[in-house]
Amino acid sequence: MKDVAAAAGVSLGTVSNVLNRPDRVSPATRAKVEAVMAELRFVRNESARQLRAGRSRVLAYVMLDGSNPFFTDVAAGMEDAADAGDLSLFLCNSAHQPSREAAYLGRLEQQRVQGILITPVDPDAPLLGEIARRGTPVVVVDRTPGGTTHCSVAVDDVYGGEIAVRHLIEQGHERIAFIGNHTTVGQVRDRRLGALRALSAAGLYPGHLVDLTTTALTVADGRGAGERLAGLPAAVRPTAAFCANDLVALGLLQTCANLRMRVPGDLAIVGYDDIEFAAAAAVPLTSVRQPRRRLGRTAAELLLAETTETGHEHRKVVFTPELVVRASTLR
Amino acid sequence: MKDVAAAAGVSLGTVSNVLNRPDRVSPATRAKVEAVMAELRFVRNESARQLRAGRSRVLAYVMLDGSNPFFTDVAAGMEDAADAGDLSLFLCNSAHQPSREAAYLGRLEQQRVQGILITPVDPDAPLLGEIARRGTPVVVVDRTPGGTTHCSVAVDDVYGGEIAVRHLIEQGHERIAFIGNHTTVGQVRDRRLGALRALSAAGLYPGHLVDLTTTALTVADGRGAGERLAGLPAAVRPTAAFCANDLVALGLLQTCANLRMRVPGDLAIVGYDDIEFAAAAAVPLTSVRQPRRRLGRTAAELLLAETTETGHEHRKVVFTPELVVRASTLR
DNA sequence: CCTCCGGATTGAAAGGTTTCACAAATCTGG
DNA sequence: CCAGATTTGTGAAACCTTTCAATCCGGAGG
Repeated sequence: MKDVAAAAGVSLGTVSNVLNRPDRVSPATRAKVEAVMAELRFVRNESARQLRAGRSRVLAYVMLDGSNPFFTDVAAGMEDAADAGDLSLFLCNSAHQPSREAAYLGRLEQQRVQGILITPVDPDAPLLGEIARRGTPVVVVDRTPGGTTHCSVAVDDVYGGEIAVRHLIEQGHERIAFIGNHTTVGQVRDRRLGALRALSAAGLYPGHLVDLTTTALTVADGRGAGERLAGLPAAVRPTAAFCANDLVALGLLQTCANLRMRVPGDLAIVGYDDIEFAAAAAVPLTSVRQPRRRLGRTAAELLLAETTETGHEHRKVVFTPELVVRASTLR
Repeated sequence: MKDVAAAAGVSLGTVSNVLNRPDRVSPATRAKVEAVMAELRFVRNESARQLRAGRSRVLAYVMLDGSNPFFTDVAAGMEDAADAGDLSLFLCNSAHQPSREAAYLGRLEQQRVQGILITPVDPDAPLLGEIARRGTPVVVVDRTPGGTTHCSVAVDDVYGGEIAVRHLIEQGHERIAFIGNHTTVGQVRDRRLGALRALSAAGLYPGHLVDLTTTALTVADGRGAGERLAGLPAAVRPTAAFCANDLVALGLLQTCANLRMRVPGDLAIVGYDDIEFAAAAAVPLTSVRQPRRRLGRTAAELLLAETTETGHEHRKVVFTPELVVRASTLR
């Protein structure tokens, strides 16, 4: 900027004004300064700007699993909102690792980003509250934390589980497999809870839900669960499966194809998330659709609101999922 | 830092030393300073650090399509390398939009990131060269640009196309559809080139390659192409299809299922990328596998080399893809 | 012709860190 | 016990902006 000022024959302050409040500088000098900036290939130093101004023009989303299309769709929604507010969105992938998540959070806090969006490994980890308390706004996405130090946006997983299993019951199924890692992941626990609720509403015992627990929610996990399911004696083998996400459902579907089990004839399948591949599967998959893009957009908007509003009150937004019925459950 | 120094009864310089060269300060004072930092919840200001130090500890990858698993896998490889070098990787999604790409590049340059990894919309856009010339190292990923202002890492797309189609020819096919947007995307153009080369090597005319041009490379595009293909008169309808990526292949597969075309009986299908879903498809997909993770890791390593090496020479690394044969082409 | 006004421009301080030459303290060996 | 070497610690400059009170200037109003 000093060089630009010298070359344009104006003061440093004027160059800054051209950059930040172009209306406060006469058209003639502004043109002159802009010409010099172009000629000198001036690139503003964001660190210095930020140091002085105190805040940055960057939002960040720390996502749980960059290879899951669900999260990239959520991120796309955030980008919509960030674009509208002249901000950049940086994506970080914690890949389910608390250490990576913590490292990213540290970096982001040091960078003094305008705000952090995160789908955390553990929504009640104290670190999130500490960061919020120290002044970097935090919005939790796709989980509802207990505390009140930040906003959150989520989808009602209990309800999602409920409509999925209610649908299976309506299709005449009574013995239903639940495939997922409900002991480790909060969302999955909730979806299973909804499943149990649907059973009980239909007058069925909890024992009608057969747990096939997986370590994660990948296609490979689904394949493995399928093999275990096929190995069950016919008398106790479920006639339907509710999978904690679509990746698992796709894996399950693949095993069914290999083992010549017909879907939905021998096994009806419901997935979760309704990712693009769900409709494109061998047997199009019935799935619980979450408003992914909307989820992301709302989260980013909440974050922006927190930085602009005075007297901001933390809100917990919960969206309602919907069931998309396709061939995998229609007999 | 000033507060920490005061509370610990040392000078500012000492606090800085604790942070940056802990070995230059005695264990006793170091412990004291660290205790005070913890107590005061000191968070280092990265802007100030960067302003003074001149460089940041951040790499960025501007990816072409965040919702394509291929790119998230590439990003995972970069993360491996970044982790090893105590750097953070920020992901930016240009979503094929040149304006978004340019906006991100501008932001990143202003942030003085340590380096930029990018799969550009146009690998020969002058902007990339300008950025590199101004001092921010740039590595082009999955494309090979013409200029010599930066390194690049890519996979031999011509060869990939060649082995795909050679395989189809070996399976007895002579009339082969090529599905993709080869007029707009460089990689796709190369894959098609390889396809033509394989035909010619087998003594077949270029006319044996039937172009079904799409606007992008999504599942929906694949579905559309499938309908067009099915609509062709039997006399000219290809017996095999080479799809420019797996998403397209999955869409095509779905249309085949809907229209009761058997795969590979009525139509053999080869995809490209070998994403996880390829093996999990209704009919497991033959696909050309690219070393995605390796691609990303190598790109990041090249970038780090550029920032550390003296007298760095720009390199163009090209990996060789391999064909993974599955049911979709085996009769 | 003077005063006052408003818009345009200026100059200097401030923001939080790193770096480096230098001072102080401690140790080593004779 | 001393010179010299080594280990620790210090202080101020520098990094590049933004901000804001102060100054400048031309013109309107009296």
